[in-house]
Order: sequence, then C-alpha cells, then structure tokens
Amino acid sequence: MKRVAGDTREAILIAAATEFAAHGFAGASVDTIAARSRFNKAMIYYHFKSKQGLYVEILREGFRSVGARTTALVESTLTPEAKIEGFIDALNEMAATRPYMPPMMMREIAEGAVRLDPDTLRLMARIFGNLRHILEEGARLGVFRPADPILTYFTLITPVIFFRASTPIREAFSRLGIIEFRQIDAAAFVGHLKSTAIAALSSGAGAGLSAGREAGATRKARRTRSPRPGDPA
Amino acid sequence: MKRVAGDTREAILIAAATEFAAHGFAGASVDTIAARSRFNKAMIYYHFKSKQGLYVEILREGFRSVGARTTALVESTLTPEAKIEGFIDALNEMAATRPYMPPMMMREIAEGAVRLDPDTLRLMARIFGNLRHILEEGARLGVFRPADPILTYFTLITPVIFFRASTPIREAFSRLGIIEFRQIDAAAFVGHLKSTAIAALSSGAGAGLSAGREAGATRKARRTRSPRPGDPA
DNA sequence: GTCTATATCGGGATAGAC
DNA sequence: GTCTATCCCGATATAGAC
Repeated sequence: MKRVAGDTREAILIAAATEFAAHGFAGASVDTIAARSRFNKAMIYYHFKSKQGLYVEILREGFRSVGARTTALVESTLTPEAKIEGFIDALNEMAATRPYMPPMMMREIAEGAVRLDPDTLRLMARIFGNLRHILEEGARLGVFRPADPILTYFTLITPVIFFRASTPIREAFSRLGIIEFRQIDAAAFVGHLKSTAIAALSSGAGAGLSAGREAGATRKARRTRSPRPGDPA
Repeated sequence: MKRVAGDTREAILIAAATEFAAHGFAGASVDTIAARSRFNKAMIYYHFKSKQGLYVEILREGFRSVGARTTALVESTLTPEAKIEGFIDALNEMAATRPYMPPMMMREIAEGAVRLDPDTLRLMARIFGNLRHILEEGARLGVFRPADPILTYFTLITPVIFFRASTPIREAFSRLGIIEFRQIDAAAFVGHLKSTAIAALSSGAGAGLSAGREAGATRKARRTRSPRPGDPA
C-alpha cells in the first residue's frame, strides 16, 4: 500500500501543529516534527520550503476555516443574536477540531504576528470583519445597541481562545492541589459566554426609550436578570 | 562612578524582560540580552544561574507584585464592587508598569506553564485565590450573586491581559490598512470592562426575588440598562 | 564582580543518491 | 517523492584571568 503525496503533507502538518502548539515557533524542532511525522527532515523542506513556511501554512488553514464559517454566518438569514452565538460556536469548534490553534494564536499575538505575511493577516482580519458586520447589522435592525467591535471582540470572543488555551495550566494547578478547581467543560463556558454576549449587546425591548430616564426611574425597583458568570449553561 | 551589583542584576533583568516578551523563552538569545544589558553573557550566568533562572525570576517578581496588591485589596474595607474594580486596575497597572508581563503570561499559558516551579505557580494561584475571595465575600454580603471564579476570571480578568498583549498586532492591522481601527486606549477598555464586570456580578436591588418570575413578568416592559461594549469609559 | 575566550551541542537547511 | 549524510551557524554554558 503505497503512500501518496497528500498523506505526507498531512502527516507533517499534524506533527508540526502539535509541536508548534506545545513549544512555539522558536522552541519547535524540525527534527522532532520529522520524527513524529514518520518522515524525515528533507521531506519537510521539500513539501514546505522552510520551517516558517510550514508554520504559516498551519495558521492559514485554521484562519481560512473560521473565516469561511463566519462569512457564511454573516451572509445567512439568521437573526443577529443567532449570528453572535454562531460566531462564538465557530471559535469554539475551531478549538475543538484544531486544538493547536488557541496556543498558536496566543503566541502569535504575544509577538505581534511578526511571522505572518499580509495575506495571512488578511485572513485573520476577515474573521474580525465578520464580527463587525454582525454588530453593524444588529445595530441597524435595532436589536443591538451600537457597540465598538474591538471592545466586543476582546470581551466576548477572545475569552474562548484564552479559556481553551489555558486547559493545561488549569490542570497543573489542580495537580499541585494549589486550587481545587471544579472541572469546567468548554460547553459550559461557551454557554455562559453566549448568554453574557447577548445580554451585553442587546438593545432590549425598550430600545427607543432614553436609557438615562429609564435607568433613573426603575433603578431600585426591579431589574431584569441578565446572565452572569456561574450560570448553568 | 562605580556600579554596584544591584545595578547589574537590574540591567540584566530589564534587558531580559524585553527580549523574553518579544521572542519567548526559546526565541530569546542570551547573547542579545547580554548585549542590551551592556554587560556580558558570563554575568548573566553569574547572577542568575541559567537562562531559565533569569526567566522565572522575572515572572516571579511580576506575580508577587500583583499578588501583594490584590491581597491588600482583599484585606481592605472596600466594598466588593470596589474590590473588583481594584482587581482589574491591578492587572492593568501591572501591564502599564511591566509591559513585558502580558506577552510573557500569554506564552506561559500557551505552553502550560511547564517552565514554572511550584513556588511560582503558587504565586500565580494566589492572584486567582484573591479574586475568588472577593467573589465569595460579595456573595456573602448579598451584593454579588454566586459566581463561578473560573468563569469570572476568564470573562472579566483575562481580557485585560489579552488586550494589552495584542497592541502590536492591532497596530500591524492598522499599518496594513486592513482594518481601520479606531484607536482605543487602555483606559477606555478598562473602564468598559469594569462596568461590564459590576453589571454581570451584581445581584441587583431585587436580589431576593425569584429571577424566573421577575424575568417573566417584566421581560418586555422595561429593562435597566447595563453597561455594554462601546460605552464611553 | 567583571571580563575574554572557548567548549560543546543542537538547530535549520541542503546535497545528492535512489 | 523519499531517503542518508552533512554543512555550518548560533545557541547555552563554562573556564579561567583580572
């Protein structure tokens, strides 16, 4: 049973993703990647042209996937609320199907994406642009209040990345008995984040009213309960 | 004017922090650190015993500082709300006075803190423990609803780290003209996060009421406006 | 405490056979 | 397309003089 070229690339990509996620670009060893792929170093340089070429290829694929998925979301006929939830789902599923992505993204951000070419940056930007699109549409339709996309992104989206990337360190704490963490699965976290996001973005039923007057009048009377950290998902 | 040993250590630590933040542990070069410190490699190994020793020393100092500050917060007589705001301030000021910390923390999380000894992990855990303490006190006093500290941490605290660490990549986007980012300063972001946090944690004035009944009855009527992404800080 | 010089090893990358 | 063998540089770390 002969192997075809596609398998080789695939095997190398898989081995490399694991290695890059665990040790970063500089810390990753091409020797190790080769060994784990069950091919050899020369094949890596044959199929990809450099360590960096291999590295970028992995990120591009991940960004492309999330980009396509969130673009479909934008173009769908779903409500803005559903689109926001879908957006969070998209990132979460990226983390589930491509567990190397969160750590790799964290590191890329940490070093200012110096390794990424303009094309790859554009791939990333597209994801962000899709969020902005959803927010603008929601505001236009009156279901969202105008929200800054950057603040929204960092408050509601990046926690998914951070949470998933932090699984190992949370386990290290547990193992040491430093903190007795209750086990939290990703689904619970995502559910929490979704409801927080919708609550934070929603313009509410009384959208036309002046927020100032409304707040003053009903302040101590009663408050619609919005989802909060610790809510069951 | 003769230099004393403390200055040497300090110069090395400063040079190293910059280098580690920019390139990570593996990517950092001891040669470069030596050159930038205006001392030489041998001094690094004399004062710290290894590259890793130097690395950990930097993180320990940062964690110790935030730990002390948040512990003081816990022991203060401030209201739980003020303590939460102070907590966010503490992280933000760490990022301002020690700008190397956010990227270094991001990377450490990305690789599961494999480089950190138990003592240093305990230093980190203390920060988290302080947040938990504040949440529990708030719940006991009835001003916060019971909130899971992990969910709270990842929703309300880590965005500060992420936001500050992402300054370079946001600038890269701007520079490329891919996204026309409105400039957002850290103060605005922190202000936004604080109000989001308080709103999300607060038990509200009608705390004693059943959330279910209240939500059903007043749902479409009126909603107290809570702070949302995009609010002026 | 501070320096220069050097040991030693692993890293990315390539040549060239098959 | 796939392999082995190798080049060569840069890396951490240390020896030893001052």
